[in-house]
Amino acid sequence: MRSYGEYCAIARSLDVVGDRWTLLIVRELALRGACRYTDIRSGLPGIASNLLADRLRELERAGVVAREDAPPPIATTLFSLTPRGEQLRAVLDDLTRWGLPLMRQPKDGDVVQSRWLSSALEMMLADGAPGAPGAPPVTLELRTGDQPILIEARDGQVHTQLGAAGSADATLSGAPTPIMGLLLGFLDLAGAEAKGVEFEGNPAALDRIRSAAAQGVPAEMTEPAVAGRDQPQPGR
Amino acid sequence: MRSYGEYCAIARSLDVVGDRWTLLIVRELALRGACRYTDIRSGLPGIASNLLADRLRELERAGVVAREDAPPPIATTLFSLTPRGEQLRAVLDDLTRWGLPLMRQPKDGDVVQSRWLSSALEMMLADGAPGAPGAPPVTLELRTGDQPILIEARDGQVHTQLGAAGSADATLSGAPTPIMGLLLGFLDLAGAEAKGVEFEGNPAALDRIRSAAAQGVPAEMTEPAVAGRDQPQPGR
DNA sequence: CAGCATCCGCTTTGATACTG
DNA sequence: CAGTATCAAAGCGGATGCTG
Repeated sequence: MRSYGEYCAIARSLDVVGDRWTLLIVRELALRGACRYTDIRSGLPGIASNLLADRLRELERAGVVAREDAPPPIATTLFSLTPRGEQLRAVLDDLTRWGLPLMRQPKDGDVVQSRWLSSALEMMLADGAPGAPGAPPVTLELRTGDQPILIEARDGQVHTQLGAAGSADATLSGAPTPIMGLLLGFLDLAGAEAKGVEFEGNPAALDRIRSAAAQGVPAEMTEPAVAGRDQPQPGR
Repeated sequence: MRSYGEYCAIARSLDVVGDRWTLLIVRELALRGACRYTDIRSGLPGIASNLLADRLRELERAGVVAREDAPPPIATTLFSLTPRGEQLRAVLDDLTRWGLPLMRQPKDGDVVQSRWLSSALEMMLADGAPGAPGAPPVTLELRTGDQPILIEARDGQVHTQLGAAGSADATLSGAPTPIMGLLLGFLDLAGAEAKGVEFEGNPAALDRIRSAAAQGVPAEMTEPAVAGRDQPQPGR
């Protein structure tokens, strides 16, 4: 990217990470940890291969990304975030929070990867208190996206991870938008079911998780701010 | 900008504010409050006029920027951030923090506007405790950039604003880089003076401000992380 | 003057194919 | 697997002109 040519902290940050795709590359490394070129690429549908190579070089030069050859048995290169790159998590977290309301409406053709959803949910739920401190742990499994997501409330904390539970207390299956709408507080269970979501298991488990989520999303985000916000829009 | 086509909070945020210039337009509105097209433009040296018009329209459509005709005596349009736009301050603040270490080296040809420096200093200094709670107020004036900056430590808080003091306890004049280096902790007074900074007034006043700054900038930022970091680099 | 719109040359991106 | 090579299309920067 061409420099903005300003002696300003924001402009200089954007000189480094303001290019198209750059912050999403950092997102992939932040979500996956050290990984291969091909792994990063699979998390960025649509990126041109040469562009990914360019960006990785630029990020390496800027001290954001480190490249190392994996130890002998493996013949591949591993990319990871440097400490300086890790500090960008704060920016990614703010963008996640700001972008949550934008997840209300489905956009036709959008790719869904469960790790993106899991990460956003982790951020929303981390601060919420899911019921009384001594309450028994509950698990909620989401079947949407490319792999299942497991949400667990335990010891006054809620955490989210990829992968199926042996047996969850409750399960939600269906399209990503109504499931996220249900967890983000934009929809109630009846509304989600009307949009094709199937719920099985203990309703109390869902309520525990939803009550934690209610604290993570500001009230203003649950109300429409722009006319026509919930109308589906064509992708691309 | 072309959509990333991902159902991900970060990607959807970047679909709105990830275009070139967009976050800097938000920065200008955040720093200035409601202002005219021409004012925004003067804070974005190098932007093409049609591009600014395009971006403002897109931001308006996205609910980030509001446009209104000023009341009768004035014949102009005022642009401002909506509440949704104000929520981007968190992102701008994190980018400021992340970009502070990038302000160590001067870049030839960079434009300097004092409001950018003032905003970055405000952020760094806001959390620092400048001396004992009951200590008398001190003021430090910076003469650099396009207008003077006044830093005031009072009642255990430090605040920064544009404009000259009637009489400051101390004054720093010179190039922006060594002055910022001095306040950010990359340089001591002797080092700054070696780079042409002139200091007048009470050294204790400078120390009060610097001690507050020391708490705002992580220690790792004051050490070089990349070889050759302090070498000046050509602009553009 | 404020707030754009148009035109044009250049750079960046996207899509696809190919290589060590 | 980790890139390069190629080329058309889109986006950008700079200049200029237009309208109230």
